[in-house]
Amino acid sequence: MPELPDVEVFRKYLDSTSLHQKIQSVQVKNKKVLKHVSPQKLEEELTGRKLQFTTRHGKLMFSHLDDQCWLLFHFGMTGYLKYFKHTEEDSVHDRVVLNFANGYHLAFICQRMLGEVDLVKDREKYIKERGWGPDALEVSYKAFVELFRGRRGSIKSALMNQKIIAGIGNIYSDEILFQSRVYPQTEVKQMDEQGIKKLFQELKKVLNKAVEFQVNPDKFPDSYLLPRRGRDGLCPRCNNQLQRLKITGRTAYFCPHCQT
DNA sequence: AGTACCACCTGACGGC
DNA sequence: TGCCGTCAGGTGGTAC
Repeated sequence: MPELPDVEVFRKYLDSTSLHQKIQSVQVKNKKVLKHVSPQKLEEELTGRKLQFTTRHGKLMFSHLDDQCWLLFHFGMTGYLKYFKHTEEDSVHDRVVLNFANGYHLAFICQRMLGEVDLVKDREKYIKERGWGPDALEVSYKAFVELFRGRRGSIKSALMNQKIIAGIGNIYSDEILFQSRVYPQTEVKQMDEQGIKKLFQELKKVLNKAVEFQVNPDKFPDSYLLPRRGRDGLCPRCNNQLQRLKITGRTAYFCPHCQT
């Protein structure tokens, strides 16, 4: 379930469980999640080392080993982390497992294997080479305005485009657009200054709240679209039936009455 | 610059 | 019960 808020929760989870512990061994259970590093190389680089701290950029997570090396996690559609003691707590979908000297394990679990584990030398350079825009929770209002200036296409596509702004996916773009009362297929160039400002404010609010609630939909306010997203969902504001629309290959849910 | 379409993958669900 | 199409919170390549 990984968009920015999910990854931020994973980051805190890793930091609260797995830092400063000696990695005794590494098991690569399925090497399909290693796109640019061999299992041997990964094991070699990690064994005997410790994770020092963790940062996030959009949906990418970097755990610091030393000045020359970061462990990268990208969670795809179905990835998450699990820290556990007993092997029977592990998931059948574990793909990479770090075994710590204290007897605990940290597993990268990823059912569909669209996620990725990698080693990165230079974090900033990596983000730049991948072409990712600024992190959605870091970007200033001024920079945000510039990101969208002169763009064509729909506002939802732009929000989901990691090369423009990093961290927002299908679910949270729907929520941000709902809170901003913007119809998802609105052309970027049709948005006026007020509209962009509202979008910026709601974007920050929605992402921060989601992190605060640990992405648990049960804790989200009643005014949120997210828990009602899906078949037969009703708008939390006007109680009309939500509608769906395909935008850049993804299903957008929205309220035709509230979002214009 | 955008978008449509396919590919990478697994699994759940509904219809027949 | 089984088979089949469709869908799922991501991203990259390629062709228009």
